[in-house]
Amino acid sequence: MCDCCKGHELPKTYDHSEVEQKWYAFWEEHGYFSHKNNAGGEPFSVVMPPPNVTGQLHLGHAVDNTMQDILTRWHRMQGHQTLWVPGCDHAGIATQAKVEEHLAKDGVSKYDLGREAFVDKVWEWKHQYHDRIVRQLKMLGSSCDWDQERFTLDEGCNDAVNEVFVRLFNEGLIYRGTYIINWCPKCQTTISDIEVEHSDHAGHLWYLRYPLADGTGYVTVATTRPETMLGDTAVAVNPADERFSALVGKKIMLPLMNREIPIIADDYVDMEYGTGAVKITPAHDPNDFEMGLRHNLPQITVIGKDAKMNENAGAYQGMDRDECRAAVVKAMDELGLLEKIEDITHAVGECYRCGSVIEPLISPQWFVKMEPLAKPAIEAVKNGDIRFVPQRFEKIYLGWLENIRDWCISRQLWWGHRIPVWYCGDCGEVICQKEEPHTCPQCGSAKLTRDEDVLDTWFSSGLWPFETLGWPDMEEMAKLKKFYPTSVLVTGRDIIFFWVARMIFTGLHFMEEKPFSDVFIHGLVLDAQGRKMSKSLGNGIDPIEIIEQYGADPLRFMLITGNTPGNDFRFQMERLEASRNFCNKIWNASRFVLMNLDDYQPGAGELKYSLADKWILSELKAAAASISANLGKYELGEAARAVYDFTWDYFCDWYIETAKPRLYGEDKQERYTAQTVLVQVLDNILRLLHPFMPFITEEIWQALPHEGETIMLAAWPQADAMPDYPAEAEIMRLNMEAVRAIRNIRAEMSVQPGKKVELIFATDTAAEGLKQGEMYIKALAGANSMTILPANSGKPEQAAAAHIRGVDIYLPLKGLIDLDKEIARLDKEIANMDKEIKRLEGKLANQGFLAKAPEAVVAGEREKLAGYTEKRQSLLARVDELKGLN
RNA sequence: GGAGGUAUAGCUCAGUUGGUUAGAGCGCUCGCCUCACAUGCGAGAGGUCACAGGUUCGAAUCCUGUUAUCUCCACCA
Repeated sequence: MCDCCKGHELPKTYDHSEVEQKWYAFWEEHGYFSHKNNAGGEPFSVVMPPPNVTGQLHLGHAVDNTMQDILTRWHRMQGHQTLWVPGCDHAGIATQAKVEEHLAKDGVSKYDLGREAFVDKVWEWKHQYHDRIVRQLKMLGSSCDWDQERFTLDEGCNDAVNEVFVRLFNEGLIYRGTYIINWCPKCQTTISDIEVEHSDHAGHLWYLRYPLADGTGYVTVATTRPETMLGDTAVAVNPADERFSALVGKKIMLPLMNREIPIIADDYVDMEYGTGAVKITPAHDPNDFEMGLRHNLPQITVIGKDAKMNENAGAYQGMDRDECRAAVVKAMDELGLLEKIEDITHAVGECYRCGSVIEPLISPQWFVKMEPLAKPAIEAVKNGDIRFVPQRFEKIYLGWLENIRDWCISRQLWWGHRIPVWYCGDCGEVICQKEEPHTCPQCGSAKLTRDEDVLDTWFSSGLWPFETLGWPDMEEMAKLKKFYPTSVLVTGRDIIFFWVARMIFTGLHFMEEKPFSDVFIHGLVLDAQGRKMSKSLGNGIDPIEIIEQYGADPLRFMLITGNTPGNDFRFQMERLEASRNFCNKIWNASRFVLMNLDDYQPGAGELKYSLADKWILSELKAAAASISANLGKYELGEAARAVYDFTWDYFCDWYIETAKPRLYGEDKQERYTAQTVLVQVLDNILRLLHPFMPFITEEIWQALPHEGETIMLAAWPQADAMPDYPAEAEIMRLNMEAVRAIRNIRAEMSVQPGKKVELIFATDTAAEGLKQGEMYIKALAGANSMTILPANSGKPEQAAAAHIRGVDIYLPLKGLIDLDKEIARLDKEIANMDKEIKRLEGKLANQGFLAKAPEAVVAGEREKLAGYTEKRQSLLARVDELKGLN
């Protein structure tokens, strides 16, 4: 090999850890990840779903980032100007909770530190975890543009958040109001509706008797939360319910509290459920809250933010809500007002973070008015401007947005974007602006205090596609213009509501343009038993350990094969091993190629393509076309499988074997041609595989003779530009069939693997083709001679037979043939043919089929029938001959 | 209470607009350390495509229902 080619022999074993580190560093040093490469190319941009900065990468991230990396690398190789923006999310509640937990170990609370010092602590924490996440992303091979890395709480994002908040405020789309919200007593903050998780719990339905104030009887109400009766301000019945029609308008004397409350009528009440009469607690139930507004009922808060009964709870003040429940039931029972207790299961709302039971509370909070924002977000998906892959997720998305309620965005936390609102201590003016005001614009007072709350984390991550591209900084407009809207968003289906929907409506509102064209949704990674991976089950798998043991390439390959977009899939070590074995296969095939290039000089000779060359080049073209087409459809698994099959089955199992006799033969031109095709096909395999397995492909590619610094920027194989030779490929396939048939006979007749045999073919139609393939048939089927006779002329006696398209194959086995065994073998094959022939004859006798099926299909079936019939006759004739000998 | 996913070989899963003798990996059987690879090579066995109807010349594929299983959504106290 010439000096210009850096070719060298590869070590016997592939050391992934050394190779991976080496090439990642190489790529980074040379700036290959930068969006400045391929300048002028069609833009392709992706923003990384920012991992929570307090966490570490789990397999979900690994899938997500592998998919993004595959798409990014694929586009980069196509000459597109790619930008993949990495970043982390500050993850308000999660991070704050972690740091609080950490501090608690030393007996320190956030209040001991104070807001500023506490936030400093969280930043320290953030840096530590951030570095770990970046390291993990790099280990995975992520080719993101690290110079563009962002953090949802960095200055730029803060600027974007303030800009958005102020604009929405001025547009009347953000408002502050006192409504019933979801309160987490443990996290001590509000959470939004989607952060409440509902799960079924065994509970009770208590039937409580509420005496009428006039002493004429009582109304029985059923409740799952007796403790809230202390805050009841009405009993409601359905207006159509005749059982209660006489009672509407009367008063109840609320037991334990001795307050009079009205009996009201409201359509909301379900006559079928419970007793048909419902106690109404506007301050502690969202439905009751609504009803309270409709009927002007007082709101009596009896449970505080600590989930304990407050001063309005009378004798129960200070009790925990559960404790109070027991006490109330007991007291009612003692008063003879407990009618019965029913066991039920019902959904209980819990905090997604800590699992505490959510307490609905009335509290002043900030909200985003959703209806005007949701409308265009719905429209953009309905009209196909934004496309979900797989499409079924569109329904989920639309269903949510169509029933959306206003979004509570204020959080009683310290870690996050502080709400840009100040209150005037003198005149009460509410000042919302990006810069801190010094005096009240209304009264000039300097007594201004800033709102204590921070924003929901998703408020900032919802701006991710444009804030990371520089918005609203005017100096970044060129980049924004080039890469917005981004090309595709890759994410798990679990955050369609939390994140995807919000990016869409903020993008449409502020950029007046969708944030991305495609939303590529993937499923969850489950454990080998099909369970969700979770901390509590302890069944989580650390991708880093996998990478250390097997390498990033096998992990990546395993994560995207063997499943369909959007479906969950199981993590199985067997599949990981299969991927690892594939790496090994490529490694060794490459070693084989390289160790046969000692005298090879690219372009230095005349090519003389043989059958096998033309066949593999034709198959390469087909594989390249299939891989590109599948990548274009986000069928990553199918694309990867196509590379795998082509590489293993066609290239390794067949082509390399056909190359051997030519590499080791006398003919210099044949050797040179085989070398050229081996190198060429391997080079294409590496490029086709590179998006999936970036490391091993770079390692091998660097050892091959070619131009270019890195496979990352090598041209993606374009099927359109590749040659194919359908006729020769077909002849090669016939030869391959012959080889398989002979190998089958050898195995079934227990011919020693090393033993060379003589072959006799009888054919009129395929003689030329077999002659062309003689070298391969001999080498691959273990033959030392091949005789081609006219059809029906052979009939050697001591021989095993087979038949393939127009060819009788005989394998003379003097003394080795057990006639009965051979007849039985042939009979089995004949029976097989009989079955198929019968099926096809039936089909072709069907007038409907002949009349309505496309001609090509009918012709195809006829051809098949002819083939089977011919084979059957040939084998039958052979059986007759053998029987005659018997 | 709604909505959706899944059901194909012993296991885990592919099968892209209806037409292939229904495929892969692992496992299993038989034979091989054949000078790239035993993380391998060659040859096999193994499936009434959950069940019942329907549409069609033709269904694993489309429609309806049933069953099983997973998931999401939901203000029935």
